Amino acid sequence: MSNLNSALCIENIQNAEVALLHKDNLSDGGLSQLLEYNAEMERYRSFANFYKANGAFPQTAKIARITTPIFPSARIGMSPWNCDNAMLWGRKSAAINPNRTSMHRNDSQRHGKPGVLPETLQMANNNFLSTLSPEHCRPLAGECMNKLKCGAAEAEIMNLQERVGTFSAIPALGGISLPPGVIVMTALHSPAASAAVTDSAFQIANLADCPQNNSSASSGNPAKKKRKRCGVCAPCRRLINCGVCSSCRNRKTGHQICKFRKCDELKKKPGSSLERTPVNTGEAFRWFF
DNA sequence: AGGTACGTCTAC
DNA sequence: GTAGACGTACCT
Repeated sequence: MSNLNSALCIENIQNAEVALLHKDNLSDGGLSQLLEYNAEMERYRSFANFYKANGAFPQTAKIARITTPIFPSARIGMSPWNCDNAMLWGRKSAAINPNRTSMHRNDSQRHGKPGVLPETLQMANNNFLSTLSPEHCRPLAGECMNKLKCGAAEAEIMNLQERVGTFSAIPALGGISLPPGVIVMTALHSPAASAAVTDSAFQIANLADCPQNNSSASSGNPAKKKRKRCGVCAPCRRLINCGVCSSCRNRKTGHQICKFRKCDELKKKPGSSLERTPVNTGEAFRWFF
């Protein structure tokens, strides 16, 4: 991977193809992939140059320019992955930036991070691909399985309005000819979605093995297990109690979460759907196929 | 131990 | 059907 990274760090190299061709340890397949990648990079570099040459380059413009032609449903300033494309433009992912990995239970328990500088634009210095290997994606996905609330928090912080699909079940990114950083960012930068889809994926895989799912069927003593919020529905993404609903007002006696934060999945009767399968994976992968 | 919140029961 | 109260699982 280090060889690959060094080969791909070509931001300031005028003749990248020449640089790549001098990598004598590349197989034919790898070389062609790199050349394809380089062509892609040239395309996106041309976007950058266009905006650079035409003055200001607002963040929304960057996002719209990159996402809209690829995904028609993308809104201005909002990628279809609910990704702000910050990775593409330099923000480090949670996997890279440990300051973004802490679990937030709710607002009152979420503390600020003094001394943490705001993310800066640094694409010109750091090739974003160097941080986006599957080796990075997988541990993060696993980690986020246990961090739905963190994901919800981050989703709200980023003003995410829709759940997104991720690709964590896709073993490799090489087959996707979109800007790799954009797609990878979806998973890396939307822990809620990562948690949702990876969780769902693992859940489907583990359904037969999960004692919780078998408890009622296999034993005569069905231990009542509380369901957990999905973490991705609109109420779950909401972080702040309204303070005025009956649940908020009767916090002490009601023992209920704010009505506006009550998970949509939990409102349904248990068993009415596959529990804790918040994201339709078909919908998720429709972005890619 | 204490807080949060899901599940259930009951009253309306 | 809805709202409130309560038991208690789950988490820190």
